[in-house]
Parts: sequence; structure tokens; C-alpha cells
Amino acid sequence: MARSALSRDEVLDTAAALVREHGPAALTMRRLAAELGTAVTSIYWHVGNRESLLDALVSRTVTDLGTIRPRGTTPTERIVSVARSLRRALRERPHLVAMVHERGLTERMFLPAQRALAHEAHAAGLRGAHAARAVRALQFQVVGYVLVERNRERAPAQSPAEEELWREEAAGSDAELARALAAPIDTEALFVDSVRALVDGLLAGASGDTGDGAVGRGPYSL
Amino acid sequence: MARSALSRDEVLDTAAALVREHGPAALTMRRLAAELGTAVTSIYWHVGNRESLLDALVSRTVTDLGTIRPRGTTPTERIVSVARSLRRALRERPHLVAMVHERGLTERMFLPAQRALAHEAHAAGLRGAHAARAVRALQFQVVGYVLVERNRERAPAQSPAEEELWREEAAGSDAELARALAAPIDTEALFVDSVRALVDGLLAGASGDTGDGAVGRGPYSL
DNA sequence: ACCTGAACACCGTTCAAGT
DNA sequence: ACCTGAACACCGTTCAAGT
Repeated sequence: MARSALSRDEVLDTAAALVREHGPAALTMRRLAAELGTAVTSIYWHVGNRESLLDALVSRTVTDLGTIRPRGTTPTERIVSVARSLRRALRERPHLVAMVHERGLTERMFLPAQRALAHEAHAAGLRGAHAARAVRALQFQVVGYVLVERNRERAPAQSPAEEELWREEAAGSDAELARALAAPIDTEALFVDSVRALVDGLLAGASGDTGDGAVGRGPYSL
Repeated sequence: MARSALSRDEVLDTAAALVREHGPAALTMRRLAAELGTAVTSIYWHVGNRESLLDALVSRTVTDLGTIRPRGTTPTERIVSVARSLRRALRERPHLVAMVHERGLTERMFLPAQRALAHEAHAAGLRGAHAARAVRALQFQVVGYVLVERNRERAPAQSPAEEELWREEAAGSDAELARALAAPIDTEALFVDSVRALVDGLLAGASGDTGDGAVGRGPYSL
């Protein structure tokens, strides 16, 4: 009794809030019902079942990340700006992004950014299959980086720690390298550096060549 | 009655087989007990609870992937070979790798390969913080690539398909690029191309510079 | 069209009791 | 030291019944 009509959107909002604050494991139908002040079974009328409720949350997240605006003057700068803004957006929704990933939709989420990258690849002088290869390499790079980065942050305390492992290794090799690998990572800087290095590598191998549709036939292939 | 003594290893073996064949969701304590022919509660004596059982499986997987042997003559070739063999190993254990990822241990799993990469970076003439940056860029690249790739394979049928999305976009832009992006990806070739491009980009910016420990102070930084 | 409680078939886990 | 069944507190889901 005594509550206004339940709506599908209200269910989704409350569910999203639950996931954002306590993670997807906290999203049980009974808890959600309690949060909404309704019977558990009412939820089923609006969203079907738990699985399609999660699907709806995921597809919301995908559309939320659909707006990408490149900034900067050179193609490299604009590509880097796309990469950075995408990374930021992903990092603001860790749980939801993990759910998108579990459902195999990470790439789908990345489509708008893919278009922006294709535009910049064209502007940088890449054409045809060459340009496609560059777009995909960047796409894999950025999405993969964020996944790995998230992963690192959730990692439990390591034993032995990376630090110790690299202390042993140091003997007979590059001591400064070992020290650098034992130090914590500036992931923002590494991200930008990696994207830049990849862009440079891709653009450097771009001259000549018409691109015949066969991925893997460029200057970097065997 | 009537079965030989249960051992922790037997529990882990059976659990691993269940995960490999039917995925982690199929690993329930009751089903595992049925598979082993024991009471559910016996499992608890050997492995504690479900969570630590999964932890044990994950840590097994991590050690399984600990053997990396670079092949080839040039540093670039050897780095590419490390990347490829790691990719193959990860792809042979999709469910277990996903569990490693969920537990935030992907990077931990990658440590042996990290050592190999450090060796090759040194051989390629990189030193100190520069070398560390290259190692980490490669590490993020390879791990991220495999995560994205797995993700794509699990993705449900897309609607609208990537193909259709790129058909619309084609007007006024690079038609061949659009066609190339609409075509399926040769992920093996793209992987090798990406790694090569990144290696080239990293080595190209490596001359001079002593490396002072500050990640992000190289030629690619702002 | 929307909401409800009761009931079902599952979970993981605990615990006292056996040998 | 190892194994057991009973019991507990949870799940997601179905369904007949209400308004």
C-alpha cells in the first residue's frame, strides 16, 4: 500500500544506484524491492527478470558513453583527446563498465569513439585498409588499457610484491630499470605515452600502399 | 560410502574441469559434491568455502602461465614472440582467465612475461625509466588486447551490426575505410601489427635521454 | 494494467554428531 | 583427521489470486 505507481524507469534508476554504490552482487531482487517499497514480484512485471534488468542497465551505460568530442589541432592530439576522454568516462562507472565487459559489449560501447578515430585517421592521411587497421589498433589499445588499469586497482595486496620481485632481478641487469619497475605507475602518463607511441608507429608506416582490404598486409606484417 | 579418501587436489581438479567445460556459474558446491561422489560438506573441510576454492583455481592458473620462452633474433621479434605465446596461453583457458581478471590478478599472472620483456627492452638499447615505460606499455597492450578480443568473441549478435553502422557512415568519407571497418577482423594479424607498431614507436623515441625515474618524461610526454 | 503473498527449487554455509 | 545429514538463511522465479 501507500506508494505511487511503480515505473520501469524507477526500477532501473534504483537498480543503477544500488550497483553504483555497492556493486552488482548487492543487486538482489529482494533488496531492490525493499529499496523501492514494493513486493518483489512487482519488479518482474516491469523488467521481466534479473537478467534483463541487468541487460537494461548495461544498455543504458552504453548509450551514456555515446558522446565523444575530439579536441586539439593535429590528428595525433585529437586522437589522444578521444582516448583520454573515453578513459575518463569509463573510470567514472567502474561497476557498470565491468558489467558491460562481462556481457561482451565493451566494443559496442566504443563505437562512437571508433567513428571519431576513423575521422582522425583519415585526416592524418591514412586510407582504406591501412586506416581501418590503425583505428582498430587504437581501439583495442584504449579499451584494453582501461580494462587492465581497472584490474590493477582491484587487485589485492600482492605477495610477493612487484617491488620485491624486481629487487632480486636487479643483480647483473639494469639496476635503474629494476628500480623503475618496482616504483608505482603513473597510469595517466603511461596511458598518454602509450597512445602517442602507437599513433607514431602507425603513422610512420603509413606512406605509399593503397590498402587492398587484407588486414595484416601492411609494412608491419611478416 | 564406498569411495577412496577425498583430497584437496582431487577437489581442485574436478572443480577446474567443471569450470573449463561449463563455466564458473556451473561450479556449485552441490554439483561439485555430486561429481565427486561425496557429501557437500566434505568439500568444506578440504577447501574452506567456495570463495577460497575459486581463489585456489585462480592461483593455479597464474602459475600455469608462468613459463615464457622468447624466440627470434632481433629484440622486436623476441618481444613479438613473447606477446604471441602469452596470447595463446590466455586463449586456451578463457573461463579461468576471466576469473583471474575478476579477481584483479591479470597483472600478477603477467609477471614472468614482464621479466622477459624487460630483458628484451634492455637488449634493444633501452635503459632505466625509458625501458620500464616500454615494458609497461607492452604489458598493458598485450593483456588489454586479449581482454578485448575475448570480449568480442562473447559478444551477442550486434544490432545494428558494425557492418550496417559503417555502411551509413561511408557517404562523404573514405568508402574503402568504411568497407574495411565493416569487414571481420583478423585478430591474430591485428595483434601482431599492433605490437610491432608499438615496439617501433617505443624504440624510435628511445635515443639519448638517461631516464631519471619519472615515468612520463620521455619524448612522448607533453 | 498492475500488484500481491505463498510456494518452489535452488543456493552457500554452519554445526553437532559420527567414525 | 575426515566425513555426514539436518538445518538455516538466503537466492530467483512462477503462479493463482486480487484490484
